[in-house]
Amino acid sequence: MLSTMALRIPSRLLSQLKLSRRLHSLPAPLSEDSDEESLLFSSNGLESSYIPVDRRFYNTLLKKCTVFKLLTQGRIVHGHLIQSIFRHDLVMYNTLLNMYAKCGSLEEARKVFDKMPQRDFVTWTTLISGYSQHDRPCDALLLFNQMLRFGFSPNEFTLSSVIKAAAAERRGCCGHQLHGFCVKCGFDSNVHVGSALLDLYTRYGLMDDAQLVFDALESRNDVSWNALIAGHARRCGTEKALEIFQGMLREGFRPSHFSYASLFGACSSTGFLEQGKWVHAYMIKSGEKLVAFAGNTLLDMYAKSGSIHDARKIFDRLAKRDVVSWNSLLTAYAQHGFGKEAVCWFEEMRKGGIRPNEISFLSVLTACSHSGLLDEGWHYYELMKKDGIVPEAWHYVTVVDLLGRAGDLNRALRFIEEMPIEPTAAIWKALLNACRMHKNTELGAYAAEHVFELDPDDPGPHVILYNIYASGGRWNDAARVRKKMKESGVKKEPACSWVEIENAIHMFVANDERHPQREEIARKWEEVLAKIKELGYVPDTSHVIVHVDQQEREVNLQYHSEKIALAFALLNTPPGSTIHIKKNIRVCGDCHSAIKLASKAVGREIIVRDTNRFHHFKDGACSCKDYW
DNA sequence: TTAGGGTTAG
Repeated sequence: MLSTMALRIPSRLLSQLKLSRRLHSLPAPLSEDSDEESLLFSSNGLESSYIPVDRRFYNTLLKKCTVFKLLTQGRIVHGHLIQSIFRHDLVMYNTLLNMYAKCGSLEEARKVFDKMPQRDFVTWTTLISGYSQHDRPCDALLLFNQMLRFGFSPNEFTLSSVIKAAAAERRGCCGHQLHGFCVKCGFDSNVHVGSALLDLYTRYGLMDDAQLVFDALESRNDVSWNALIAGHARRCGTEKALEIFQGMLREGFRPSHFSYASLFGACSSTGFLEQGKWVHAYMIKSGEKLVAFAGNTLLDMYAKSGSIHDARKIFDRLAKRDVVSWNSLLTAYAQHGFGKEAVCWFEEMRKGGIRPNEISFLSVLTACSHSGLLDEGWHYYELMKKDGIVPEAWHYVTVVDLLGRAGDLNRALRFIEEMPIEPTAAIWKALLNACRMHKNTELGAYAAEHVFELDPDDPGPHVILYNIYASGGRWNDAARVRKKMKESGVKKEPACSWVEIENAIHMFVANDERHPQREEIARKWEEVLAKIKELGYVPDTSHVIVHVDQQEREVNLQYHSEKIALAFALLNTPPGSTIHIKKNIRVCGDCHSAIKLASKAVGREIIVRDTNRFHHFKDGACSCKDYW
């Protein structure tokens, strides 16, 4: 039965519907699985005695169902509609079609579309936009082709939906064709069409074309500005995105959550923390409420920039949280190695009635793995399955990592062999990494063979295998790995580290000799080196992947990019302040030992972010407990 | 009656 609570339909309309049913002997409400024929049959020849109500009545009901996504109630209205005198009304049927399309019931929408005795361009556009908005871009494009073949002319509504579908279907090559088509139809400078078009161009890196479309718009609105900001943000063009943001402000447009979410995301992925903080300050000043979408990205920005405390503050201040907010917090704790906190918050989340999804479980599993919480991790793996979430490859990677960290390499191997999916390269990489940590050469070589087969172009596993052999003194085998790398053309990604000081990013590569402060930096590192040697530092030369003698290996090690970055930061930041260093690849074992002792020697907290996680070095220890 | 832009993992 219809219920005011569930429907959220105005009570006036509801009583009208009830009254009309009573007065005109309409059939009882229809079940969810009734199709059009059975609905018609159930009317039992009553149409003749049926006196129609105002057409605005149906229209308003359908619109309400569309806005509030009330599919069940929409079906009931459909059941009544097909018995009314409006059952051949094209506009009414377009509205009905739109209701199904917007509620995401594309199969029912298609059924209505197929049975419509007549269609106009709005009919076609409605279904195209339904497909486009519900992740069925291919169907949207197919239907658009059919629409043209049937001789219907698209309008600006059709074109913006089709362009969105083309962008999602990764048909970047269609961009210029579609643009040409829009010019031909005269819609290229329409703000909706143009925004979709410039978004499509940015997704394929055609930033100049996107800018041309933007410049040619007959009018601009917040969506067109946001599309351009988001485009540059996605391409790591943080400075450009910020410049456009300032242009948006200059022209008097008010930024929305879309603008902020893009900017925080960009600042986070490119390490522009100071600029991100500036945007955050602007957001606060303009009185914008901190809600989930932009807030989640802001939380992520602080977490990825190394400040777990600020991330937590954002979570606490969120006016409204969704599952992504919780996942972002869990991920932050996981990446920073705060496993117990992640476990606590995961339980809080469940207590609060938020149902964890596959990413929540991935985060808590990662947190357990990074903190060595084997039993807890296994418990959550079992719980995930009990909750009806089918583990995917990335969950298996984390479980292998979890078992590997605990040193149970045979159990990790058994787990891989018994998995219901074909092991991926990432799964074997997790085992390989565990073998490196626990110095299991034979199993490491076995895992590496699988990785080389599945992902031959990744230099990482070659380097790890090299390190496994080198640390065991098996230099001939290590040389064989190096030779294989050379023959297959696999190159170790050049390592670089960077630090952000006073709004500027300073980047360093190994043996950096171009920096204006290079002599000071070298002297500083020598000073630190002497101190950490007193604390017991012994260079671990197995991390040097070149064929040179022991002495030269030791020299090479001292000029790894993270050590140069640390010396630079020590010279250019106030005494006692926390140092943040970022690195494009995994931090090497020797640098890890050196920085650990350096944190004690210089009395600083040093936070290093590598590709895997954060390392919080303090008082001679690291939050990763030497496993990463 | 129909349209365009944003988030968490790897």
